Amino acid sequence: MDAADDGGGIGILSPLIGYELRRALGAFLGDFTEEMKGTGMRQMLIGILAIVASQPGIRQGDVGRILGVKRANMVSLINELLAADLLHRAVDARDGRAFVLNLTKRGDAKLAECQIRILAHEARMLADFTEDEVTQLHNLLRRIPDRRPAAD
Amino acid sequence: MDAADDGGGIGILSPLIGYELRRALGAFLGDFTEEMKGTGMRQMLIGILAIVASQPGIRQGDVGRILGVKRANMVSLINELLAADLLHRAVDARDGRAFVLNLTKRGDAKLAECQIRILAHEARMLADFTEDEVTQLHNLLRRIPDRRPAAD
DNA sequence: TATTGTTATACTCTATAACTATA
DNA sequence: TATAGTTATAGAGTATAACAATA
Repeated sequence: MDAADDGGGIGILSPLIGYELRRALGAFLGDFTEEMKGTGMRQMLIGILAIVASQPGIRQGDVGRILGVKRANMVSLINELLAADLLHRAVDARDGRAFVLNLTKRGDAKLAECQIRILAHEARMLADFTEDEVTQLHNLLRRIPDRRPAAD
Repeated sequence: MDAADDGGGIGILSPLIGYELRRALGAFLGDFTEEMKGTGMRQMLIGILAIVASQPGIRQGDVGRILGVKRANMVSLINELLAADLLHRAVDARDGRAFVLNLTKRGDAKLAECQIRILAHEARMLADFTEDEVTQLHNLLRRIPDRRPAAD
């Protein structure tokens, strides 16, 4: 069955990459949420921790820019992570307006725990894919350009 | 650059299909929303129209099942489309509990108008892809299983 | 002036529970 | 009792505008 077929009675949606993206992300997100139960974490919070872990001392606004989250919406997310003692925040020594972020010990441990679960989740979702196919999918998705107005 | 590299300083997110799906859908959705300005339509409403067009007389609950929208959340969406005179609703002759849906003339025209815009949007997002690559991506995405609990 | 973070607010999508009417 | 649609409500993501502090 090729892309032009309508196996599920979805009409003009059938050939659309945008439709399949939405469906696939819905499927991923459902399984992801299930896997994360009990950790108190969700996709966005883990995303922030992962980026701070990869770039210690990164500024709050830059994290938002990478994730496509607007400044205004970063505030409560960061506050959540601070309240849970997963993140540490300090005024940037070179710019009194900005905050620099680092993981706490608990943040580091939490991220490690989440990573294990996420890998199990991804393996489950992609169980029917060969290693090559996963790489192919990853490389194709990466080439989709982000033409959003800089998220702010 | 292969899937294990971290070109953007995103750490453990780098190899994750789930992360790339989220990013790609965000990019698609931003461009889609821009393209649809002035039509008064959004992704979910168009999805409903497309399915009803493909399966005239389909029941409201079945549309929700296909799109992964819960019964409770279908109500206001259907009401919006009824109020805009894009959809027609009638009690199922064979089951007094259910509603069967059909497009109105205006709904048919609106869907056609949206389809033209959507195709322009998809072409723009996938401008750097060959035809084969688009088909590849589509087929890979289709194989991602939906393990959500039936959306209801 | 421009930028960083903040507050306030609103819209959309998603989720659950309880209700009704039909089957 | 089971199902279709509804109502009410809440959580999460996303969007804009206006503000204070700093550059």
